[in-house]
Amino acid sequence: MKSTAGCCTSPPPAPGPSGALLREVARLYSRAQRVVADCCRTTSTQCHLLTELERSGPQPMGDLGQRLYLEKSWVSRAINSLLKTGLVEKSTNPLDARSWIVGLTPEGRRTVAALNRTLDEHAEQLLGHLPAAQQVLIQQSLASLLQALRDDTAATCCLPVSNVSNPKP
Amino acid sequence: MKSTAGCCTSPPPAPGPSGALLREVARLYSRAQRVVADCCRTTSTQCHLLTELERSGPQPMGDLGQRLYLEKSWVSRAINSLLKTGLVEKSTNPLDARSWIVGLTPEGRRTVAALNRTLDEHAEQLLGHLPAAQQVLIQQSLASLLQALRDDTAATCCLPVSNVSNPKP
DNA sequence: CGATATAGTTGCTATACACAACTACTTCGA
DNA sequence: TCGAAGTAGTTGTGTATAGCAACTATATCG
Repeated sequence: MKSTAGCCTSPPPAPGPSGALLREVARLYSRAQRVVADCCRTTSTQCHLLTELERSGPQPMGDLGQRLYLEKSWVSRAINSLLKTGLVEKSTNPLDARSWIVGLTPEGRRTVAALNRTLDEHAEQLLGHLPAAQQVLIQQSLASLLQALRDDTAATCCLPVSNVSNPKP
Repeated sequence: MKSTAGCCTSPPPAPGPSGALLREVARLYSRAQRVVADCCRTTSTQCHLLTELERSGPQPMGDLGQRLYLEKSWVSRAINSLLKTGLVEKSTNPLDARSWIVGLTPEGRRTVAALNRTLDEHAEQLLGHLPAAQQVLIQQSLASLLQALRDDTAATCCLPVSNVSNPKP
């Protein structure tokens, strides 16, 4: 009954079916991610927004939300806080006065670069000690998982209502 | 510039290095999980607590926190809300009057069973259409990832302070 | 021109955590 | 055995992550 040395609690035996497995991986990684993002002075959603901006360039906020499956209000707020820290900038959209075009500032680009480095270092630290072959397998598995999740997200209506595309009849 | 049909935004090209990949997988899966847990009337942390309780049996709250790498205050609150919904019960610990032993109620056990079913169904839906061989690979990859994450969590001090074991000098 | 759709903002709500301070026990050492 | 120090859980507070609803201002369509 001694929990003193923090060890009475060996982690639970690895969960069985993929459902539980995936869940645990996602939870632990999300936590780790917070720490990683932290050292670049951002939070993890901000980090997503930034990397997405770098990947697909300046764009209206709505597009950003759709790409990341985030609700517009959340995007609006998150972008505003990035604005305050000077990592992104809003410019008016000449094609639509209602919308903003959001883009990275130079500072933002530097941050993304640092972020990517940190992220990859972390992945390296996480997986580096595994045999290379296994790393490749993991990478491939993650890629197909990601694809599956995107399809699923699109299909299973677990996205914010405002992101659901209204197929024109 | 038409975002009308919700499709101007094809998802971004799959991210490159594992860092970004993992991040995206974790994010999307966490979201999906909320929806899944939702249909069993629990939230996803509650769901973790419940399944952990089933896996390792009745135990003091502190142990639970250590197994799941959660801070005690959060465990306390989460358990209390499960208490209110009648899925767990607290009994006094005869060995230590300060602590509670938390265990599942019969209702709780039923819920865990339903939860596991739902979770596995979701995994099935997510991955079912992939070739069996690939599913096995994914499962294996996730398992080693999980192991790596646990080691990392333990090593990199990204756990709540109260969970850090104090090695006796 | 007016009805309706859309982009973004703001307000509210809930979850998921963490840390700090506090209470009530436990344990350990003089 | 008494007091100091440690520990389990609780409560208070704060932050990030999100979603929905309602609102504003513009856009578009008939």
